Amino acid sequence: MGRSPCCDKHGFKKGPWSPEEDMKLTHYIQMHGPGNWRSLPKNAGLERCGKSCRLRWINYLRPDIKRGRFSFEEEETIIQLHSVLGNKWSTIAAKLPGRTDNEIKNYWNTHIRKRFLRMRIDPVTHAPRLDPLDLSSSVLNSSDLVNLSNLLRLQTLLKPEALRLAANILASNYETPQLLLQKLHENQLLNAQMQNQTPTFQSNQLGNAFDKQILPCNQSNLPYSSLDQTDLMQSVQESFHSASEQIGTDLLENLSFNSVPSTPLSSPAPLNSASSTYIHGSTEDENCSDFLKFEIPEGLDIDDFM
DNA sequence: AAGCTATGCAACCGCCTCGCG
DNA sequence: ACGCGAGGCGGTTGCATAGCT
Repeated sequence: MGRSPCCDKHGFKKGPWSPEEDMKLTHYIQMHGPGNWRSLPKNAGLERCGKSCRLRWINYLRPDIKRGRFSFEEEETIIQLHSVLGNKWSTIAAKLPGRTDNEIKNYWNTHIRKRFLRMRIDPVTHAPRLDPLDLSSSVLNSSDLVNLSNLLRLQTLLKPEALRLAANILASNYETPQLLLQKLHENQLLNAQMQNQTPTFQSNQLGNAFDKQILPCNQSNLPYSSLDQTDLMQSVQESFHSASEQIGTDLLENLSFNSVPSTPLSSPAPLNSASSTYIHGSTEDENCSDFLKFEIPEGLDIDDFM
């Protein structure tokens, strides 16, 4: 830190600008130009800090400001530039005459970003977002829907790298559990190599648990609705407990469960009146905002899984 | 009509960069 | 090379308003 704010906060007015203040600032800049922002407020007779004046001028009072809704073309430009530049709002604004970085940033956050999320597009990478355990996701086929316990097993590996791996696996449409398992193990070996550690699982260990709990479900090939929900939920709980033992409770302790409003399913709902629940892996990696989602059948509570 | 919630956006905050002495 | 200050940037906050119950 060390630096004090550019303006001594004491004595400066804050909050919305009044029409009188706008007039003073506009008049002064029209007469003298912006010049030194720090000395400007004093010269213009304003009780504002220089930064505040600068922002007000640049974002609102400048004569070449274009106001009103963004056109389709402008929006396209923002999206394209953002895919290349990221959150470089000022650079993006430079390509859109009359628009300010603040305005573009606000428009992005309140409109485009939300739309992207609705469309399951990652607003950071602009790539289709894969929620690995989202049962309504189009990457999951009907047999995946049957394999809730399979999916929940992956869910128990809620390390950031596991989340990414799960997304990758589903994205690559691995057809068999064996391949999926192999990929998991490969990833473990890779991570272990990188961290100079032994892998957490031996592939046969994981395989045994996998075979026991998942394959019977795979092989059943029954439509989900015909499965006994109680048995299924028991299997889910077993998955959690089994993974807890193998991974260590510290991992699971890092998880938090947050209920969110249910969203319409794009494919036929596998469960009756399900409510969506996101599971967040609590991590220090700020870039890892991965989340997983699965459906809790009516009559069951998320606490049943804790 | 009142209260609550969601949304949009102006404005602020803190940090970074750059230029100057 | 270093320190300082102004300008600039991106993230966040908070208020006004709209919409809903």
